[in-house]
Amino acid sequence: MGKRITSHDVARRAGVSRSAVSLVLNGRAEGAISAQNQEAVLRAVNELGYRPNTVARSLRNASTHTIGVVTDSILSTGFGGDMVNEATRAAAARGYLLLVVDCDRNPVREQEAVQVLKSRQCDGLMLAAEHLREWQPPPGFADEKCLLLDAVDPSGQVPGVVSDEVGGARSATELLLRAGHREIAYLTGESHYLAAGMRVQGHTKALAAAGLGPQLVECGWDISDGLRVGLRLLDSPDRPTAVLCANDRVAAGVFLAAARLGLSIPDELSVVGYDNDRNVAPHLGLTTISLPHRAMGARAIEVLLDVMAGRAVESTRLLVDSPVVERASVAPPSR
Amino acid sequence: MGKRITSHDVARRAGVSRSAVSLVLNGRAEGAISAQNQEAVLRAVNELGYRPNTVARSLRNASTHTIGVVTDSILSTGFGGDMVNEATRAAAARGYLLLVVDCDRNPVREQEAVQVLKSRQCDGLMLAAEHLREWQPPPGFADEKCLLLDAVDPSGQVPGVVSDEVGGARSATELLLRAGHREIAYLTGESHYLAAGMRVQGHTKALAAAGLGPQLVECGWDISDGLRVGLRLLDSPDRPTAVLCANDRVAAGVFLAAARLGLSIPDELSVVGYDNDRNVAPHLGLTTISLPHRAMGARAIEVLLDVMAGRAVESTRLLVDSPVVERASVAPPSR
DNA sequence: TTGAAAGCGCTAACAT
DNA sequence: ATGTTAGCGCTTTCAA
Repeated sequence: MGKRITSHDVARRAGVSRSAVSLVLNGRAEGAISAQNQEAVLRAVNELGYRPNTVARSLRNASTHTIGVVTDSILSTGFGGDMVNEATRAAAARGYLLLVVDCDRNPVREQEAVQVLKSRQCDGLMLAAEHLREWQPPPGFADEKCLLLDAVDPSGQVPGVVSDEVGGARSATELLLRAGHREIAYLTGESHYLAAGMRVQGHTKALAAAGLGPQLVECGWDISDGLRVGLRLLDSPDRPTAVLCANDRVAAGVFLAAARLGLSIPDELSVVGYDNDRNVAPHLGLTTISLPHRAMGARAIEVLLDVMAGRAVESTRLLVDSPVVERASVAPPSR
Repeated sequence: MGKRITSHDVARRAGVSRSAVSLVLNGRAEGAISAQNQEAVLRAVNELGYRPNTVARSLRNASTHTIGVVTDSILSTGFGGDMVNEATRAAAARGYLLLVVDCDRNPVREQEAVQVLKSRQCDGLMLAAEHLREWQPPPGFADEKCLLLDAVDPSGQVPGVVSDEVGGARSATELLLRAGHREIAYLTGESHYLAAGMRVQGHTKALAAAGLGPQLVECGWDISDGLRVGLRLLDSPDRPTAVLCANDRVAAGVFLAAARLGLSIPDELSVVGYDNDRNVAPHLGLTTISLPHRAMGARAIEVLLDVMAGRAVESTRLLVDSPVVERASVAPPSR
């Protein structure tokens, strides 16, 4: 631990008491400390480079102004980092610091992390998932002021901030329908993923509204999956005119498949991704559905601070919109 | 802050004094507390679910067992997450918690973050970069026990743990030479990136040892760059037989270009990437140079704890090896 | 072998 | 309007 400048030093230098220093620094000085002394305190603070010892303040106030965040694999995969990042900002803007512990999907480490964060006296606790999933909170978690982020509690006890997957897939589909497409294939992620199922729902619903049925192809989540399935699906004269992809990486695979088959995008094939993956979508000119990670992170802090303040949450699933990001991979069908 | 079980509660329940509880819990009981009472304390701890209040302990011990980590954009880009993740583990194994603040490359936020972490009384401070760069530590940083991770201090004051970029590019080149290639193009990242320059060095050195000169093409770091440059470079009969890429995303772009041009990899073209990007390399069967993020993270904690213990660091640049990861994108040249 | 007491740096109730 | 004091929960002398 660094320096040794305490409020006592400041008080001495300013010629006032330690309580005076405390009052000034906590904005409770008005009507209690003379303007002259306030001035003196502030000057001493600057001259000495004094910063209050947060640890002592935490002990005294029974509040650390920290929020403990346990993540499953956000750090290791890099997916969802924006969410945590924006949460960090939103928290900082309110004087809170996030204590983030990534547990790499290891339940034992998750349990330990919750214990560690509790013993560090976090004012609130959060479980943040890389992508939408069910997440049974570890023991002791639900005893605290807490919230899930991009996850739902199967027991319904802890509320969660989640993205609107159904709505996102619906928007994507409507976009293709508006462009004139009638033969749309959907390369879905594995069906045991929560998000995959919800997206299929939204997709199917939008098609039904246009009097169409879905063409679903279970695929996967990676470039290689998009390539493999794309090659099979597109190498035929009655291929679909548009493909909706499980995510942007799959879309990249479809781009690769189209290149091999000599199909040009978007003239002969429209492609829509999902996630708005910064490493993929902009570089491919890919139209995609944005996962609203930043908004979710900000929302989560807002809600959790409400919970910490004792206010009730209106619902157990707090939906955040997933807007379409239009780029150049969609055009009217050529036939 | 949660429940209110203190060491006092434990002491009462065990029928001993608070100091006895402290001694037992800190392993200093032997020869001081009777076996019977130790037993009683442990039992009471379990029954009550007591966990020591870390804040109080920190205040008393003048040590928080935390390490403050300021990152430039690891969280937002997801690149280098493994580094932080492994650092978290290594720290946890020694009873330390990482306080990670991502500042999104914003210098003002970086300054603030350092101040916040200092006032939180972190025992050590770290600056961790998304990828190798020069990083002038913010004011106040170098006053603490500190270290850079994947970054170098231009003033040479603060030591840094960095990957061996020169060695990595040399290994990659040697691999292609061993496979029989003589016409190797290197799609470099922008030259103002520190890593790009060092990789060119390693590449050139390895070629020189084989009596060859480099074919350097300044390119960029993204899929679109690889595609663009790849189309130009490979659409000619005297194209290179092998391409070494600035990173794996560029390599993905080259794959795309090769697909368009009808070139099969690795039969007609060998490709080597850099980074071992988990979202790209394995799915493309791409041979690549691994950025040793995990090893770097672990090493950083090790070194920083040494610094915190007052031990001197042997060098200002602590190199970590960058090993080759062989997959299926390299074969002997076809001509 | 154990308990009483001081004190880490801060804030807030209470005197002055 | 300002200073004194108690105490947050813990560890660590120091007496008993």
